[in-house]
Amino acid sequence: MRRPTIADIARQAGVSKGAVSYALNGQPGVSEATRARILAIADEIGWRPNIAARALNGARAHAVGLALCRPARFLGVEPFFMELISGIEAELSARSYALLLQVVGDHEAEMGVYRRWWGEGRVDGAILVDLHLDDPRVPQVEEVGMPVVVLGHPSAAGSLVPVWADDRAAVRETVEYLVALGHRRIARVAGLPRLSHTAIRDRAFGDVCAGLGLDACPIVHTDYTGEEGARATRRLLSSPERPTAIVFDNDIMAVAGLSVAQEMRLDVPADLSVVAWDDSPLCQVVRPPLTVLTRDIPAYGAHAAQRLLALIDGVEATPLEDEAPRLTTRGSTAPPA
Amino acid sequence: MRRPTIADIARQAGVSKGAVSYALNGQPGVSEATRARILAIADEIGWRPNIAARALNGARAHAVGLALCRPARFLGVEPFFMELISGIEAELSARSYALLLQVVGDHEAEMGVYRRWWGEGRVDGAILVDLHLDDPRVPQVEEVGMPVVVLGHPSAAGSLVPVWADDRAAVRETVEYLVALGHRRIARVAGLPRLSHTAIRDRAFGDVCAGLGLDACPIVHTDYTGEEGARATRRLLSSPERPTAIVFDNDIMAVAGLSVAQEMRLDVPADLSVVAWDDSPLCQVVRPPLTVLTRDIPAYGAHAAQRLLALIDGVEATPLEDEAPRLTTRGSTAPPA
DNA sequence: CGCTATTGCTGAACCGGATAAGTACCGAGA
DNA sequence: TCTCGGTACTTATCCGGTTCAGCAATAGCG
Repeated sequence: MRRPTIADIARQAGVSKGAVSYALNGQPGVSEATRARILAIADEIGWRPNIAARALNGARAHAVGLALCRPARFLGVEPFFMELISGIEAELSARSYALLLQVVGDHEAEMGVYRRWWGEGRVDGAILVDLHLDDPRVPQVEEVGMPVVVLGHPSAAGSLVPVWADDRAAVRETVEYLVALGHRRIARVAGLPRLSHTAIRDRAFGDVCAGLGLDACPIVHTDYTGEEGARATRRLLSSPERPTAIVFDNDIMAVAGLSVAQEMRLDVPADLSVVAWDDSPLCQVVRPPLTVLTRDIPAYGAHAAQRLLALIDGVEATPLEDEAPRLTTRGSTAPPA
Repeated sequence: MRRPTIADIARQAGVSKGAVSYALNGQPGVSEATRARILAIADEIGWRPNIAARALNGARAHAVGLALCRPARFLGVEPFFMELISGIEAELSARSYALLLQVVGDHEAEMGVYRRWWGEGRVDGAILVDLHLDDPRVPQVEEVGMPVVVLGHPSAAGSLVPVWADDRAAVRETVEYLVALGHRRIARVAGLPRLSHTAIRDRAFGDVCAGLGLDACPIVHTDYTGEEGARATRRLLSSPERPTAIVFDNDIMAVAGLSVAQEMRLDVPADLSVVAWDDSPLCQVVRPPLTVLTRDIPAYGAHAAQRLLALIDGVEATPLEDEAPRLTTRGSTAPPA
């Protein structure tokens, strides 16, 4: 049982292939009566356009690519990517665009995937995530000439269209809130130092702490895993100038940090306040529930997808500054004892 | 700057399109000298085969589809899908297959996506997940005639190729272990009752408990969220015949249950033992770390992808029983006080 | 009534590769 | 010397759509 083609429809309707094509695409050139007849036949025999044939005529591939450059074991750690993907998806599927996904080992492999996808006509564009400092991918995709939206700050996006959130503002809100509660020794357990958003948050953290005249505001870098989050927390809490509040760069490290504090017989929030970057169900089920920096991640993904589709349509896509993360206070923050 | 085609190569090499095609595909019909010259030119101008043109000649689409039918808010909850996808990916990318992903709202939409993908020649096959009892998708994809591998028990897979794990054995191992520790009142906080694997685990749980002559072994169904896990735990722990051990169907509910127990001033594991289905970093960062049923989820996905590729290649793909989940004991299980 | 527009359709070329069929050439064997 | 067989190509066709040029029939208009 071969797939029906427009030739089959043409034969049944007693018209030419051209007429069928016009009818199916809502183009002028056929009478309403003929159009209706053709549509009825197409529907009856279950015709679907063959995208390969369409793509051959220079039409779009109707797919966009996303290559994730993270080891498999880190991918499951944060809900971030699944939420991001579901947001991207929502926007794409509304326009019948598909999402091509590939998990790669390093940036070189990632560029190889983009080049292949683009060269083979598989995708119309791509979304770049996890921007690094001086990211080699930026000039490389610029050279490839593929429409690309970057999730990250404009300063690192080169000529590509950036979609970002004001992490500086979020850091400021958090630190000012903790200071208002009475904290003077605040620490930050950050993610990978080579990621551009880590650098931005680090810098903002230092600036805000200095601006408020705080004493020592240490930053410890990790790989986002619970183990490293726990180790960093243990180190901070063992130091002579023990911080009274710690801001973690993700949820899993915050939970790990919480466990470490409790192990060390420190009460959260009396002895230690804990803030996590990015809310997740996890933050709400632990005791005490965590004060978090909330972002609407699916919306973030949707905005990126929307910008990318505009770019593909040839519309001049403008950079988009998304909403800054908002501080949602729960039981893990309080004035220091 | 147009994408180079074989016509460009032919012109530069001074041969016909046909000769170029033979050379690039390793077919006989060109001299080694000419082949080398053609390959050099192709490489130099950065030629890539246009998949659309290839697909038009009846070749494969070199992509497989995965439609996830879960609300966006549940997708991020469990690391399961990201791990599964990375496993599928590993197998696919080794064969240069792409993964088409779409998040859908319900089974009807999911079938629509499969029909469209298949009808448009976008994919060569698909993987079906989250099998329901009497799943309507099974007969429907059978009718579509697309190669499909099902992640789930053969009893629910119809004529489709199943890849599954022996959940019954895992349930038995868990319950027998808890009984060996001295537990007599064991409860199960299960997931969605309409999922086929939930039914299988429920049944196994009931059978094993009955076989060991245990008293009351209640099962509470939830939607996998932390909130419902917490509520279920609260209900179980408030009952007169309070269980001394609870087996949760995922990690987030187990953590929520742990918090509830601690809120109710019950010591884990002295007053309550907790077991989670599926390990994740989360299970290791909470205090006490959770005893879990571990599966190699990436491997599970890889096996499914491998079976699907075989099916696409026209090889008779056989059902695959993957390794049963193994019990990994940590601090959350102990003899009842 | 004759002229031009418009409508509604046909036929053919085209996109970029794969491939079957055809051809020119060369060397070997009868 | 003629034929046979293989090599190394070329030419033409096909896949399933889109699109353009062309054409007949009809409508509009002075």
